Amino acid sequence: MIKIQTDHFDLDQICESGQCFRMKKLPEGTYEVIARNHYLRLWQQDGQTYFDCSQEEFGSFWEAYFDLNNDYGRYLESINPRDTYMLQAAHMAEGMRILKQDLWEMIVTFLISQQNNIKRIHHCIDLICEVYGEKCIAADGTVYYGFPEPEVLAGLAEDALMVCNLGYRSKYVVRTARAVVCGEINLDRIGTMPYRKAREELLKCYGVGEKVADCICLFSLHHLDAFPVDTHIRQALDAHYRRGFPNQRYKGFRGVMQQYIFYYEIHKK
DNA sequence: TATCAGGCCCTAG
DNA sequence: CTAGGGCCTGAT
Repeated sequence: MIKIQTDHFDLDQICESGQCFRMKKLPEGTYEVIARNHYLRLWQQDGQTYFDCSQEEFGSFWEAYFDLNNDYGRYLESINPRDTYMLQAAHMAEGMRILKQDLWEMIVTFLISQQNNIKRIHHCIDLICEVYGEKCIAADGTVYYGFPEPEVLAGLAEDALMVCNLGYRSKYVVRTARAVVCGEINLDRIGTMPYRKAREELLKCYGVGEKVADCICLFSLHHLDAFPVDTHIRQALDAHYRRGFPNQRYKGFRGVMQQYIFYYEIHKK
């Protein structure tokens, strides 16, 4: 068991940010996260975060996954004091972090996310893992399912994933899986590319457009300057940044600001 | 019943 | 290159 104290780290906000669909809040108030072949339970109490794993597991995986060595205070402090909208958004989402998730998982996840709602995306991911992922058992006995490998999905018929409720996105996932398996798309190489180059490469995948490519860059490759523009962000930009978003001020971490705005837009009342 | 949800593809002009 | 129709499915 690991216990740490970190500023700007709120599990509930991260869980509800829509960047990760394999993190769930359990009835007891603890959180469950599945990433690659790792399973974790964690919770927060009195400003402390408790990770139910070894020091080795924490240091070699989860610390980086949650971006815990990054200081998010500097992002919050960079906000223009006169930008009341951003201040308000960041205030509501001040515990946000940009996770470092698996590239393949993010490609599939955000292919599924298009023209879709969060609840259904969760359901789709659950189904695709249960049907095509590897069944695993955590140290505490919990049964969970890994994320299906490209090889598995590449062998399916293009419409096979419609049974997992993907709808017309089924063929996007299957064709992209095939492109990965045959080497047309090289995930390892994309992982070494700078933002612009990686984005360009991801756009070659059938079903990946600019918004989806930016989500993949931000949530798996940790290119913090990626700035996915979806309908919510579009509306916020139209309403509050008619003269243009201050790209220069937030250069290098525009994606963090995007997450503050997005979280605020879907949670404000 | 129509519209829309964290878009993208494809075809016309 | 820009505009617009079509697309699975469930919620409102």
